[in-house]
Amino acid sequence: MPAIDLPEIRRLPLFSGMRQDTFDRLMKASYVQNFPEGLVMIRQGEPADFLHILLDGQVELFSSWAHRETTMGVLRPLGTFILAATIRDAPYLMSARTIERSRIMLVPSAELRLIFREDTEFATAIIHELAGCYRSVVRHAKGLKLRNSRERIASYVMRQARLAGGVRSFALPVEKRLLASYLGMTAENLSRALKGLEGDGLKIDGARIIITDPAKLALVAQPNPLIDGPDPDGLTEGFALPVPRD
Amino acid sequence: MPAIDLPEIRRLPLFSGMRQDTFDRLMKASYVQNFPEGLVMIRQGEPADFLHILLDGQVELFSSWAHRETTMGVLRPLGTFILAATIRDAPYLMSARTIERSRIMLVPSAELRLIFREDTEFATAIIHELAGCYRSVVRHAKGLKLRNSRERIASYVMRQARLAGGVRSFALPVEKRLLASYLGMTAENLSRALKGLEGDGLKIDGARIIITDPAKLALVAQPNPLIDGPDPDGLTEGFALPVPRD
DNA sequence: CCTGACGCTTGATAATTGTCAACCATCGGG
DNA sequence: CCCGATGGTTGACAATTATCAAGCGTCAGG
Repeated sequence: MPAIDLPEIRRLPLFSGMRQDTFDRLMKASYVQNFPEGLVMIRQGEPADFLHILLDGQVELFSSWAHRETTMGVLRPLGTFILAATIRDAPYLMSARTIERSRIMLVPSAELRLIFREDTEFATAIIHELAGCYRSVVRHAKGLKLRNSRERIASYVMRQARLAGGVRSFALPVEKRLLASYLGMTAENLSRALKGLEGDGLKIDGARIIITDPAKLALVAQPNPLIDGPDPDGLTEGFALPVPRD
Repeated sequence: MPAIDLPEIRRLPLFSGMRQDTFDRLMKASYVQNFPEGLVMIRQGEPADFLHILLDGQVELFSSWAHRETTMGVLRPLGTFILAATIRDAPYLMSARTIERSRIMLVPSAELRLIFREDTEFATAIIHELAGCYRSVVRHAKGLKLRNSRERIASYVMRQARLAGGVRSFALPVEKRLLASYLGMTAENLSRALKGLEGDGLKIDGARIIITDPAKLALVAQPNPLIDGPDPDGLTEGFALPVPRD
């Protein structure tokens, strides 16, 4: 464990409350690895030997079946992933690949499960984090089942604008093809639907989204905190897509 | 708390490991309520004051948005629900209604969070249960995004046949309209698609499903443990649809 | 500067899925 | 027994979404 990262990791909601001795023990058992861009570092179905914490870079979580593939989410630092599989000592349900060069901390599952039983604060933090992940997947499923693609796009745009600080314009934080996959549609469909939303308060300029008429867009999106978040406590969103800059 | 239920509750994975004194305290703070059929007992968006444990009956979890509604799962005894909201002290993301007359135990969230910090075994059980719920929703989302309706139906049938003990025929445990909603399609679509699966190893006789040719059906369903389960430990499936009898 | 790769868009078309209305079967209550 | 309610099915049709192929723009490497 490079000592340089320790203070930052210590500040993570997951670790901030835990005892110093257990934190030290956990860190001593962990290590950091670098991954080049585009590397599949976790394959669904493999045993979950480590909890992963993304220190630098960007990681996509995806799933595949019958030669199809879908994006389940994208992580930015300092996101954790594969928490549930780690806890249950069960195989990963999702694969993970780096979208860019990434630095990732690996915490041994066995050690984590041990310390979990010793440090109540840590246990509380873990369960809180996991409950957040759970809620974020429920939201994802709700969006898929209750909204059509047009509505999913519109509400995605409004959500991102809110997360970026209530801005009227932002750059898409991921490639459009990836966004399409996350939203459960083809890239072609996304492209057309985005254009179709001009006239509903949206303007597209390459990767830049401009909300020209929030009220009009809201008529399509019908944003709802029980799907789009946030939770009242405003804490971890689990994994969705990264927050855009500007 | 009717003493009659205590032994059964005590045997639930969630409670079986916990200390006797904390168990007693938790039970003393809890109580049991009866609900008639068709009653919406939890509305999405409301604060989560109680963890619910279904003792008798059948409960549907559903979500709504913009006058649409979708079934997220169905619980049978002794299922627990609304665990994540309870833990985070956040609003319910799903609503719940009784499908039949039900008896439900209500455990105060505040008490639960307190005891959670005192009893490590209980904390471990809670997080294990929650991780199971998480994985079941991830599976649900994967099915929705990776499979079309025909494939979802076929794999649902194969999964149910497995859960019922590897049978070749079973009765649908819920109404078809509810099944359709759970699978993310209309009742009409389900009806037609089911008929369309005759010729792929399936036969329908009212609510009875007969698998005439498992191999042929498997070609459509392409069942996969990372979507259809089970987890290797074979433990709680979170909430999906109930297991059929026979 | 050219070139190929890549992401995105567009058009044409097909497949999938939903909507609306009608109809059928079943079942419990008057 | 009839009746109305309910869940399921069917048909006709429309909307949504995917597929396939082609083209465009950008950008890094030769």
